[in-house]
Amino acid sequence: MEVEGRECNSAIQSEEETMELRRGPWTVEEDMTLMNFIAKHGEGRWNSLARCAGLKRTGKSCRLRWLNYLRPDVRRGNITPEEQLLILELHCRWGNRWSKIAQHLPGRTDNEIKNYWRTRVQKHAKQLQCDVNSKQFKDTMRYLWIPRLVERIQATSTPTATGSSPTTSTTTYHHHPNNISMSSGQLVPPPPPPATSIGGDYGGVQPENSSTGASSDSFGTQVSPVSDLTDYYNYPVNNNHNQDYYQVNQVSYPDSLTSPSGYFNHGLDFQAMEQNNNQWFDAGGDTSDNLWNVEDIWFLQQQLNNNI
DNA sequence: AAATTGCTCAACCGCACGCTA
DNA sequence: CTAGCGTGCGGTTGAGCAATT
Repeated sequence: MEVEGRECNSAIQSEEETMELRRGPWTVEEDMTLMNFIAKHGEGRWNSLARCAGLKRTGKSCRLRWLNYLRPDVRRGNITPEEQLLILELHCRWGNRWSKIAQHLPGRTDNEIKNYWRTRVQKHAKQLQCDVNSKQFKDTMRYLWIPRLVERIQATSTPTATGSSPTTSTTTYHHHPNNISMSSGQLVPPPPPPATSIGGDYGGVQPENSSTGASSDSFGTQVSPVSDLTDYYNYPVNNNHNQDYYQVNQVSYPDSLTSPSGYFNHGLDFQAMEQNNNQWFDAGGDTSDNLWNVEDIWFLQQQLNNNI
């Protein structure tokens, strides 16, 4: 990537070197400045980019803002069951390699995945009274949550939706401030922010499927409640069921892995957990309209097996 | 209605690595 | 060889909001 006019003149540089750097939330003006500059000159060389754009920010901060928020292909909205499945599976393989995991979730940032993991998955590990990196928890994911996710995905997939793939599915990209029109190379500022947006800035992105009861933040980032991990506590703890499931669906996991039998003998009260997490159980029928079909899942599985 | 608690996520920080002069 | 710089990554923090008391 090339940044035109990479270096500013020395007068401007020396002036900006004395400027105090801004920190904290980005303003609309800063976002527009950064987006317009990148639209004209491209991204990269973030330190000089920050200087030349006149931003009182570090290059790091500019890069982060662009990659995690302003980039046009940043995907916002539901963490779909498919994405949750991918996150679980890839984390089983790679651990906290968030950027590597994010590479397999188009439009998702490592930061978003990391936050998802910390806020959702780790919380349930805590509820299970085990470490998130423990074999117990990992096996619970493999044998309970992942199968359940796949089952849900299959149950909600539409038979007519053939031929799509994770990268070509009818994924919806929720709008955010960078979803702007370009005319003659100039970026047009986004619509005025809703009054309820965070910090007085913009960001009040409305989820497209807000009628599903999914929880969402003011930026529109959501986790499909029906497919969140807590839901799996509702799943009958039945080893045979899970084993049968794997046989039927030919999902292969190492034979050496033990069954989940005995994993729930630590005083875990599923009913209590349901009550504690009924924000997810209450959401009944959300089956995001962008689910992959069964073939997609198999394509996904094969991709994982082939590429990893 | 007010106070408290918990949750989410954007942003920051420190470190490591690669490249170049 | 090495110092300096740019970049990327994973961990952490704290503001804002929602839910609960």
